[in-house]
Amino acid sequence: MADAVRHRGAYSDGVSKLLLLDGHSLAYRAFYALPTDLATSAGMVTNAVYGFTSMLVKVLGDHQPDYVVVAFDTPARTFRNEMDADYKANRKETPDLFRSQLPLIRQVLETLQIPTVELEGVEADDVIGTLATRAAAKGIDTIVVTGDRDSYQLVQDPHLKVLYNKRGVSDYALYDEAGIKERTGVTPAQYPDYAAMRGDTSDNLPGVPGIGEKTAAKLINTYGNLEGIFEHLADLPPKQQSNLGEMRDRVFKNREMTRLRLDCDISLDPDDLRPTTFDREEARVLFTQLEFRTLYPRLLEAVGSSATAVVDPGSEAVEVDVAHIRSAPAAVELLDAVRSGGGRYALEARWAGIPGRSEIVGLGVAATDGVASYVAGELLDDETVRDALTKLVAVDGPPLVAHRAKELMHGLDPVEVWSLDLDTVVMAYLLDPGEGKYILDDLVARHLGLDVRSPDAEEGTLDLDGDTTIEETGRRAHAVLALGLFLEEALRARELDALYERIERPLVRVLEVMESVGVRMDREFLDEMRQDLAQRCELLVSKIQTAAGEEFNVNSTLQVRRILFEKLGLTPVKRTKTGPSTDADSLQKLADQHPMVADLLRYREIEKLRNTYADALPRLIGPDGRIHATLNQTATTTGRISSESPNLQNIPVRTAEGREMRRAFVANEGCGLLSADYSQIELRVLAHLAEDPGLIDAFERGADVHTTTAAGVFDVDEADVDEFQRRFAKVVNYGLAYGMEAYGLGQRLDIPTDQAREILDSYFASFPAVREFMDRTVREARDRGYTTTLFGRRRQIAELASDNFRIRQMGERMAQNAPVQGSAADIFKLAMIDVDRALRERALQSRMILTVHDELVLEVPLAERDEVEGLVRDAMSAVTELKVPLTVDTGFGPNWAEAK
DNA sequence: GTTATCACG
DNA sequence: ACGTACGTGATAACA
Repeated sequence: MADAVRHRGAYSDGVSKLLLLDGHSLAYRAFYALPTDLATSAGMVTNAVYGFTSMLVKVLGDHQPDYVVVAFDTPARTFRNEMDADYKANRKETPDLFRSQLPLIRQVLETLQIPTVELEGVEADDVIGTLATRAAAKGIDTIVVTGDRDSYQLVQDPHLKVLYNKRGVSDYALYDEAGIKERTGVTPAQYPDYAAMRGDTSDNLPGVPGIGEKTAAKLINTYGNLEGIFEHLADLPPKQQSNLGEMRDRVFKNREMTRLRLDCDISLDPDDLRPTTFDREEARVLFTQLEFRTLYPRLLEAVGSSATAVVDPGSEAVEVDVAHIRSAPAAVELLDAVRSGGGRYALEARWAGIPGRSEIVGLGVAATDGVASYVAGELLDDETVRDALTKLVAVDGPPLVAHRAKELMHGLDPVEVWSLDLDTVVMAYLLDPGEGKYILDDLVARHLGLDVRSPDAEEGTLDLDGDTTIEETGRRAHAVLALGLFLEEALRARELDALYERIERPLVRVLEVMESVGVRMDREFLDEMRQDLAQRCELLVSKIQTAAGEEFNVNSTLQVRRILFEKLGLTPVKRTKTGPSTDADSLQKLADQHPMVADLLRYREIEKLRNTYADALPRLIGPDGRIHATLNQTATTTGRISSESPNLQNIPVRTAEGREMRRAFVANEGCGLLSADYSQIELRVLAHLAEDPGLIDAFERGADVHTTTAAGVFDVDEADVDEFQRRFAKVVNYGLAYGMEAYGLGQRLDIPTDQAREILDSYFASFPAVREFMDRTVREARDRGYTTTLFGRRRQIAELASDNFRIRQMGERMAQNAPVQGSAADIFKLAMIDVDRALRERALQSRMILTVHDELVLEVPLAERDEVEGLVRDAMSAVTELKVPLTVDTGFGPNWAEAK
């Protein structure tokens, strides 16, 4: 048999330290010590993972080992199971909730680059016993970390200790030989004999009645071992005599089961046990997904995070002297110096004013040489300073680093920023689009271990002109620069750098311009509409209340529920968590039970139009008569852009009545609105990704894809597809990219689930590559933890590891949807960039003003109409080469309603 | 702050 | 037995 650990230099000096963890037993301890309501917000129970990881971090920090290994049991029947049929029978079934957490524990270890070991048919404690004994014999300081008392017997070498984890993380004891003796009253070598009598409830080993820890220890100490005790059975009190006599076989069997095998056939190269450096960002993402908020900083601390090194190796770069620049000449000097320096620099603005209309009151400037300065905001109005700034951020200026560059660009307006290199908020988004918030302070603390806040600056009590905030802004600029460099590396490591450089970075400027251009609104039209809607609402409310026989708040689902289901006695069709549902879908089905329901539906529709659009939009019109929505580049998990204040991506269009709202979105005098949208882009992306010959052929032929699908599904010629079949196929086509199931399809088509299932089966039989693609996508997402798009955009999906069937299924649907929706978003963003470039190159006046996922709206001077229409069409369809053509539909009109 | 609803792709 | 199509943002009600 090979040596457990081959002799290496590092081992011979006797100061090396090895940690051996029993993964299964520690996790098991944690599982029972911590409440199972320790779970992610998605409901994934993580108590064992948390307890284990927490313990791991603690021992890593406390003992700073040179080598670490975590041993696991194999799922197969083990030595002891076979020895004792009762063992298995008596043992409580391992709870699902526990078992489901084991893969997550392995994921944690994999991410932290901590080696694991398992041996087919051998229990983890035997593997650990073997490795520990051999390592200690070579003079390596070895600590066995476990929740299994059987390991006490191992402590027979001065180099070997056991860290026994009793319950929670903090409740543990480190035992050497003397410690074991003190704790149990017997030596480690005697432990199996002692435990055989005492029994072990956690291992389901029955002890001898009437013999507990104290008596067992006394007997062992008197007679040395089990054999000695049974030889002198006659000397014992009658009760013990009879009990021991009856249990004799059991006791010896117990001892065999407690004894650890120290001769496992295992060979490890110590170099493989050396913890290698792990990817901080990957660890951070994992810990975030598991929602281990406090654990990540503790991990960094435990492994000795050298955060300052990123800022400026070898110096205490966190402490930045911030020069406060108050004069124009000094500001010009600074800006010119940064420009001629040519290296990367960061700008971080300090803002003041009401949200949405805030202005830059100061600018932190940090360069790679470790200098940070603060330029007082009023200097930015000085012509010489503005000129210097303009030159600094010009196309040929040095690379700019900023956090939330789009906002900075707005703040610096009319100075045009053309030299954006790194926008840390966008970079952080690409690393983990599911995170949602990308606050500078958090990112810097997490990645660099720095605190950018002033120690004495309490929230809300900021002294706006005081030295602390000035210093803080300088420090923040410095942190942004360091963060940019860090994230650049992180993006590269995940092959997200091309996506960033080709798509997301250029998009920042494009979106910024779109926001400031805005959309012109027809205020009078909106006003008329508002009055009309208000009147109709009022009418409907009184009609509904009359029918109900009482006055109630029609907007309250609670009250509507009471009226409908209690007072009028309608039968609920669907329910929410809190009671019967009153959503439009349910109301539709209730309509024939009472005439009032139709009015309620009608009211809901009108009321929605009124308060979400007609009432809200006028308030957002600026002094320039235009609405300037915020286009958020970091809001969605799939890569789409979102729009807020207002959301211009959900302006009604599906009903004739709602569509009227779009007449309020108008073009400037002498202009029209050009709308260009990708035809069925997601379906085309799906055809491309799945490489389905049938779908690809349909798109290449320019066939109606829904008709083709219907022909496949219903096994008829395309020419014979009827209206219904086409409609069904269309619903299937759209549902596909969402991972729709038979039930959902049935609901939407209002047909029985069985029939819907037949349609789906038939679909997948006709387009088998689609099913294969979906399966492959889910599989890959499960293996890797994330999905990818055509351009490498990632989306982490933690739900796939959930033990909750429902959540896991949701994860699967997300995994199926993300590459499709995300790739379409990639393509669309690229199109925006190309359209923007083409407009600039030809010095056209036309401007993009809206983006609605697959539709682009431009405000176009009438004289440019033909040129721009062609240009947009070409740019959009030529943006990338897929296995199917990208088709673009365009329309032109005086307002959005007529441009479609 | 959360829930239900509903507008869009 | 349970839930059932992805991704957004805005609103009103309710806690």
